[in-house]
Amino acid sequence: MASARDRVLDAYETLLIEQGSAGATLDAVAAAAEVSKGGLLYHFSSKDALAKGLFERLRERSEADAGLMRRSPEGPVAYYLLTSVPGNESPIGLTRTYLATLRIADASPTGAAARAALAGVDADGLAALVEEIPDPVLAWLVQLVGDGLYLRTLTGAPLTGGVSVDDLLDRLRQIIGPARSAATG
Amino acid sequence: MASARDRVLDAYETLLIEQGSAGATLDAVAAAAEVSKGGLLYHFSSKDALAKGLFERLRERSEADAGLMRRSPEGPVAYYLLTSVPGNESPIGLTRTYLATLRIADASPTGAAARAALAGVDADGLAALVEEIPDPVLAWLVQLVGDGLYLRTLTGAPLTGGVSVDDLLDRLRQIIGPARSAATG
DNA sequence: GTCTATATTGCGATAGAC
DNA sequence: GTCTATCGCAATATAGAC
Repeated sequence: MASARDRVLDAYETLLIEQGSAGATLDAVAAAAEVSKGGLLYHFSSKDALAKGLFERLRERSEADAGLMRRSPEGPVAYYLLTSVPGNESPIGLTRTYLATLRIADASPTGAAARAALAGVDADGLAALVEEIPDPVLAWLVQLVGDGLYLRTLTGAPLTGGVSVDDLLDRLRQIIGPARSAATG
Repeated sequence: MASARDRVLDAYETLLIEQGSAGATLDAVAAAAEVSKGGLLYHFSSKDALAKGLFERLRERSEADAGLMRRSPEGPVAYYLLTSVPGNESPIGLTRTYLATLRIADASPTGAAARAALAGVDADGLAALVEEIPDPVLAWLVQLVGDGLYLRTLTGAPLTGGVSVDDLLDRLRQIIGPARSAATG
């Protein structure tokens, strides 16, 4: 069994994703992690400390995921887009941690820390994409497409009307291909 | 001054966007709308009814915004992308209503209604984009780029490293241009 | 149509046993 | 390191005056 600390963060993520900030109470997190509220508060001394634990995990996973992108046999672009598709998450759980953090990215001081951590994920991802697509406009375009797919994990909107993610990936490859050669050679 | 009902929905949106579902309490909404809690509960008999009022407004604004897209002199694509940029919102407030609804799109029954309303916005937007870009893959790609920009309104991540939205729009026009002619003949 | 007052529940956090 | 018990406060919602 995972450490109590990790189980607490897992439960916190799940509740944030499934029920939003209103549902992620200390009671609910403790119950889902199968520890008592006192046990939870031993590891994270306040709700704010719990949120900061989530941001730290997000930074760690972002760094690790950027490494996976770079070492991925299909390349950073395909890795980024495929792991952005609802249901096709990053193997180390970055997607879940990202979506959970999004839920508490509000205008409060803690929310500002959340947004800073999310901005770090964006920067890590773009840096890895730029290694495959030197053209900064195209790299950003690819990232935005992936982020649009991310958003659909939240809205649950169907992947639209007869067009598959593979079609999308093929088209993006056509767009990137010539531009890449132009930029690199 | 706007009607009490509209002021309540405006306040609810603002609180959801700025403080998330935990901050959008009936007390806080009533205070921000400058009505008493009793006055609020006259117009919306419960918190759930308030949420449903938001979803109804989202559907209305989505329909109206799709009309603006179609009549926009610069075309649906430019309209969609420009109003997706953080700070450059839809003139009828669709962006705000969309982001507020996103905050309560959780796994609850109410959240399911939220996601259904959001999926409707996606469908309306795509339908308007397809009128300018008949190729469904390209139309979806443009929408996803816009959605990625939307997401940045939530994360507050900087519009990245030296690349402007105008650069992005120009590049998208290059990509769409030939494909559009090819598709339309 | 809008208000005050209040019942009731659930929250975050503390104290202290084991 | 994990638990139970409890305090103080804020939440939703109701009742009823104006």
